[in-house]
Amino acid sequence: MTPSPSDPPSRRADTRAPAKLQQLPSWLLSQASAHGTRLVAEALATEGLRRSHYRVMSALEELESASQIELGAHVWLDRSDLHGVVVELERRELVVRERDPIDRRRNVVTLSAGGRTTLARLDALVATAQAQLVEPLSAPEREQLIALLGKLVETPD
Amino acid sequence: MTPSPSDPPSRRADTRAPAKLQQLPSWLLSQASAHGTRLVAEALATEGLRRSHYRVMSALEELESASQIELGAHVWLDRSDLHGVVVELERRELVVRERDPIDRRRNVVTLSAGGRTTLARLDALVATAQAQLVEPLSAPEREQLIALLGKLVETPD
DNA sequence: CATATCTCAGAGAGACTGAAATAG
DNA sequence: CCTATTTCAGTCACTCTGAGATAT
Repeated sequence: MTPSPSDPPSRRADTRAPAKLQQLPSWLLSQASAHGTRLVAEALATEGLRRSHYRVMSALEELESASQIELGAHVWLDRSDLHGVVVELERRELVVRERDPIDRRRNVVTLSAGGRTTLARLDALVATAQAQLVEPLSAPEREQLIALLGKLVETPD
Repeated sequence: MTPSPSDPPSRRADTRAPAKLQQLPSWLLSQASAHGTRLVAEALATEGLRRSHYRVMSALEELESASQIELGAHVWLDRSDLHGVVVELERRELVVRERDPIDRRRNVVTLSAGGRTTLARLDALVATAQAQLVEPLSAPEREQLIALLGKLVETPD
């Protein structure tokens, strides 16, 4: 009756969730998303970073450089939270932040050399987490899932 | 360049997320889950309740009655958070909470009559939110998605 | 004495808001 | 004067931990 004390933190209950909930897309998405979030967070924690750090660094890899507002739009981070993330990344010297000489309201953020090599390690960690996440699915099922989720998330306009 | 001020809170950025992230199951799940969570939360807010209230009431509908620990296991809520939820539901007279006469450590929680009628309204609200969520998918795609997510979430043992 | 259930206080990440400071 | 960007302070829902109180 009692959850064994050796269970990994939280995940999984002994008892089945209400049948009604088990059929709700929103409930299933929450469960699956929470699982994925946990796997990725644990993987990134081995480098002492969080998911928002990875998101921002990935965006910078693609954009070369960007203002904080642009970054926030790319990775769906609030301006306020993005500020904290960028400050932390700067403190670890993973990114460089400078005033834009043309428009001095903006901070131009760029990956540092160390940031690039760190990002490569993070990519590997995240890839492993993804593999664990989709492990119960066959290869074609994985593609199906990605396609279906893509449709759900697509900007409708 | 600026998100129009009439946008619904948060959702949706002007710019495309990094291509790398767009292919990650964990990222897609997070986005889709956040969307679903928002839709359901907004729906339930019209009754002044949150998702955890709905989860617990749904579990009680299926279980008839349960101790708080049993409830927590069913809906994956921490003992501590479940406590708060049950206290709030009791305050609104949606559930009844009594000491178990057989084992007086336990609180036996039961849906009240008012709780049942409220739950019926919540079910309708949640169903509408689900419909909005999966609206971009065809009927067979919706079933596929539910099946795939079910596999991902299944207890592996 | 040991264990189970509930309760309480609080930490930590994530999402969000409002307002000030600075620059265009 | 009005707007854009960054920064700061703080709220809120959610997840989780540790410790105490009460009952078995």
